Amino acid sequence: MESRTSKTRKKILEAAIEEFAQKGFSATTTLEIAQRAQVAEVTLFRHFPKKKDILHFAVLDFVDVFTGNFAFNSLKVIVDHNKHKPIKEILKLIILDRREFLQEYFPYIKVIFQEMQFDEEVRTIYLEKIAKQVSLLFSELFSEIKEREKIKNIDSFILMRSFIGMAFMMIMQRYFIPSENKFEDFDKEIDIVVDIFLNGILDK
Amino acid sequence: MESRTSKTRKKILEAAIEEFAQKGFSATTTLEIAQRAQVAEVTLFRHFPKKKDILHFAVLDFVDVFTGNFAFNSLKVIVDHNKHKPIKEILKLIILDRREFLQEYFPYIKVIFQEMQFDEEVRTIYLEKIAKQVSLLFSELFSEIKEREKIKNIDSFILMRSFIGMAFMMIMQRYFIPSENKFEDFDKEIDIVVDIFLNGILDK
Amino acid sequence: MESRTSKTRKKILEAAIEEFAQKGFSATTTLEIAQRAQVAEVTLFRHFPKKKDILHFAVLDFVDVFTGNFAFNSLKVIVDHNKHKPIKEILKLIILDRREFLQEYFPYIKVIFQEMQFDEEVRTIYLEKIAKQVSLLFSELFSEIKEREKIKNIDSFILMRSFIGMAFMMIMQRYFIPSENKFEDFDKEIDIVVDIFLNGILDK
Amino acid sequence: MESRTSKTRKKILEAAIEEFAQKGFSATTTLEIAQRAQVAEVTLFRHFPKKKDILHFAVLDFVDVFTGNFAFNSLKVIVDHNKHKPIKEILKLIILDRREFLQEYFPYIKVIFQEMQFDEEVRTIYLEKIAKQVSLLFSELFSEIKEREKIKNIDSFILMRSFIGMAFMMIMQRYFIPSENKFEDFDKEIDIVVDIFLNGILDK
DNA sequence: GATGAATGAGCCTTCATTCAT
DNA sequence: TATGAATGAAGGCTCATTCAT
Repeated sequence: MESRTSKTRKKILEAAIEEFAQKGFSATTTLEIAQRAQVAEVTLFRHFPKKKDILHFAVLDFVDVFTGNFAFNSLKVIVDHNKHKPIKEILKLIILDRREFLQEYFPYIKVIFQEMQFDEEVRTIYLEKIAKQVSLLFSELFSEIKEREKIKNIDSFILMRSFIGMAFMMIMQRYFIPSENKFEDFDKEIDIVVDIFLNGILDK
Repeated sequence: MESRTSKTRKKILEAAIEEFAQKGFSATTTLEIAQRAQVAEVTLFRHFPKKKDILHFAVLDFVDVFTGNFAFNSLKVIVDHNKHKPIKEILKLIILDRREFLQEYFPYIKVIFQEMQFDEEVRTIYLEKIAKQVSLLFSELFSEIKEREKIKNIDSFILMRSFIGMAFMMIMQRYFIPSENKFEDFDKEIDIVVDIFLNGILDK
Repeated sequence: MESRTSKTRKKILEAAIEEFAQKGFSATTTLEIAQRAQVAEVTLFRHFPKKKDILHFAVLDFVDVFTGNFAFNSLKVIVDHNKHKPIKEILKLIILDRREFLQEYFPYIKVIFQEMQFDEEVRTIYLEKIAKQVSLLFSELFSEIKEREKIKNIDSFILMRSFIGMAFMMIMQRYFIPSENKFEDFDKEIDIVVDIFLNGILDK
Repeated sequence: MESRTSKTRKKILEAAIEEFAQKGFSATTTLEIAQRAQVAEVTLFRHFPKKKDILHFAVLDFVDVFTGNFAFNSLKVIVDHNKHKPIKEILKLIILDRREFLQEYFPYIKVIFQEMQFDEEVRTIYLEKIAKQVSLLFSELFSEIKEREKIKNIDSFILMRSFIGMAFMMIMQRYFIPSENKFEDFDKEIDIVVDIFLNGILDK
């Protein structure tokens, strides 16, 4: 395996992720990856002895990006930089921020969710390097929020899961079934979802 | 293709879904399916000329079950049978009911969500035979609810998506990462989630 | 793996041994074997999942022949059937008999001696199924001889090894370097070799 | 091709012979040779454009050693230096001498016997540079012997072949199947074999 | 002289599928 | 209806070899 900064290596990894996202790991051939990366098929194997290695290293590279991105642009930073704004605004900013990230790294994320179902190593990486970190950041977020607003005494994990559930569903639906979008205005839709999260659907 | 009621056919379909759920469509071999179904490999091809046919007919068979189940035991029925109970209870019943269904047909659902990303036909079946129906039923549900309780004027689709987002995430997490369960009591957890949906997280 | 009597299986095994004898196991491709056997390359793998299996089963099949041949036409039988003849004649008959066998199964023998150097399993088969048996038979042979003629008190193993050494060298040389043959008459050459073995080279 | 005395060249050749002896020419990869020689794989190809060249030059280098060794320490020399000793002793000395040589250059000899079966050039080198010389030397040896002792009028080639047959078998067996050694004392075993060669096995 | 990177050719092997019974 | 046997196409991977430095 060559240095982790090799240009060819990067080309292969990027090509691979595109293909995996499109057809799934198993249905993607090494030839297809090579062709998209514009290298000979063998060259793949110089860099990654096994096809699976390509998947693992792509995921690992994403983890690096993810960690860097989250560290720098973490939820906490968003909260800190917007202390004066109401919670509603902060949650909205978070959704917008994450949605941008999601869009940029969509293929990686798609592949991770796909393949973690079948591949032990991807699953482990996801759980230990991604899920854990997200969980932690959301815990911090809700701690911040609790200091400023009175919120019900609900377990942080459930809070996070519920918020992510709604937000993620919204983003995914916009991505996969754009036809169903009644609101062209994403902004307004976020407002609604955040309001449900904060105040519920009942009209009092 | 043999009659849709053949016993062998059913064995094959069931075996296939198990394998697909475990390893993905592409990574599953016809031999593995045949072995699990305890028939010769060729027999598969008597019933389903192409491997893809197995997937499609399995999904289609599930759609039949799904339609029957939903028709009989639909959200509407739940609502009708529980008119006297508070909304909170009704939503809870829905989650419990759907969770049971999810557990019983988990492999089918997993496979559909997996393969709809890669297979046009599965995607079409999902959107037209499943998503549409679910959407409709939830619309009816929220109409019912609106007649009894005052709820904010939110688009039905967003309501549904938010509810499903939270509920689905809860069920999935319990399924995939049971280790994270702080609440052994699923009942209590549902109560919390339904409360968030109805009243939000803010403590007034 | 199909039944050990399949016709295709036999064709493959025979083709393989020819190729292995000609080029060595490692330098022989499965395609070459398939072509010589006049079957599709994949068919090989239906019968023998791994290329190595072809080698092992070919050797094993030879062992069966060898055992059968030796059991029926054993040295002992030769001795018994020729009790009246002088030892000289008997040893000669043995060489002629073994030479015929060697000629018929030359590719098998060549492959076994070749590959036992690299392959643990071939080596084991050779040592346990062939060498051991040969050793036993020669022991019996020399016991028979000792009953009839006075021979020096030499360890049976050394006797055998020396006899085989001389006889084998003769046969092999005739096979590999026929150009060196000064005696076209194999019969006479055998007489000489047997005489050396019995009486030595010194002229008294 | 670099000079025949280059240090790298020698390292490669020695590594190659070890590998060839262990796994056979065909089953040995250039990478394995390079790794054992502790050079980069490409470096091999600087010195030997084709993999086969490595084999041929290794064999050729051995021929040089062999020629030198035989010229200096030839059978004739042994005979000359031991004129006073009985033939029995001389033959014994020869076996001991050759056995030592065999042990030192075992990998080379193994590879030559292996690959001469498949490779025209190795075969030619063997026949013309080695076998011929051995043949010649043994002719001389038996001429010497004939001058001193009366031996039967047997063709020199057969004499040599029989002697080598017995001696070689003994050495090889000790090498390959040491477990069968009833005599720990190699000296005594040689005595027996030489005696068979000279006087035969019959007890008169 | 030595090497890191890349590759064409081809190998063993797998897989979905067909044929013949 | 079911199956044992055979196969074309292709897949992952290896190997000797070349290119560029």
